[in-house]
Amino acid sequence: MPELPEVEIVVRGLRPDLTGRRVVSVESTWPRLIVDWPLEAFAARLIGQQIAGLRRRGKYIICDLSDDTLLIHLKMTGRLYVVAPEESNESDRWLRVVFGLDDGRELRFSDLRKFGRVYLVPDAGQVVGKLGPEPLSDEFDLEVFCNLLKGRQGTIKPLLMNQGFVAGIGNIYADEALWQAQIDPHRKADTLKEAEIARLYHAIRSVLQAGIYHEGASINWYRKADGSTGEYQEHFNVYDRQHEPCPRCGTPIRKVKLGQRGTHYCPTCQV
DNA sequence: CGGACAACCTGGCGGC
DNA sequence: TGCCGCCAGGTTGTCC
Repeated sequence: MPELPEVEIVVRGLRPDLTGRRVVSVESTWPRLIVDWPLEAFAARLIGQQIAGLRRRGKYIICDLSDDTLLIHLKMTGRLYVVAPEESNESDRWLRVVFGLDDGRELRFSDLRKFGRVYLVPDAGQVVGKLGPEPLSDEFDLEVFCNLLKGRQGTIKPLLMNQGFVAGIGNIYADEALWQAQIDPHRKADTLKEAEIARLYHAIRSVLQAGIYHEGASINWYRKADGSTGEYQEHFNVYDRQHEPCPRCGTPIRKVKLGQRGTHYCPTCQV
């Protein structure tokens, strides 16, 4: 589900509620989501630690604690929200982990498909160390992007979604970026010309920023930290718009399978 | 390095 | 209405 913009919005929404809080309890009805820890040991290690801050790296939510680091990946259907214990939420039906906080509220992790993951490690690098650059950071400039592409012979769309290449781009934003850059998703990375690489670089940053501006895309499962939906889905140009006219040239948008993923593009103006 | 595929899970939807 | 197959915003491991 959530790609970089959605995770960024969740982090921004949770930050005021979590910063400075201390974990006082941990419960889980599906402890398999917790990586490499039996539930009892996980809880024992976590309880008492204070949340110093909240940040994002790629699609990971990173909670810096007084001693360790807690990382959460929402995968396809994960949701994270803070509520009072007596308060019910539409997502509670798929509640998997509940973290009690010292202000009496709860951080709840719900996940219909149970793909989500929770990590507790001394150093965040153990989990996010192999991710590619943050596409919205200052370090990610056009030259860096050009160098990353050098020697890459794979198909451009799956490459964009490779988290070790660039962090945070998923299926929606890959399709939208390629549409904006007018590049056919089937193209091999090493056939892109200089002007096309520049267009793609700017398109990646532009669609991710637009996603954040519109507070994420809510197709089915994504919710902001307060439970409301984002609205970037109202601004899709190709994603989930098969058979509709391309906003640029009017040709019906085509949907194909590429790298095992549904891929939406305009067969006329993406070349 | 790259591509194909299975696994991990549940639920919604279209087709018959 | 009911059942079946397919699809879904992600990642990882295996095999070729």
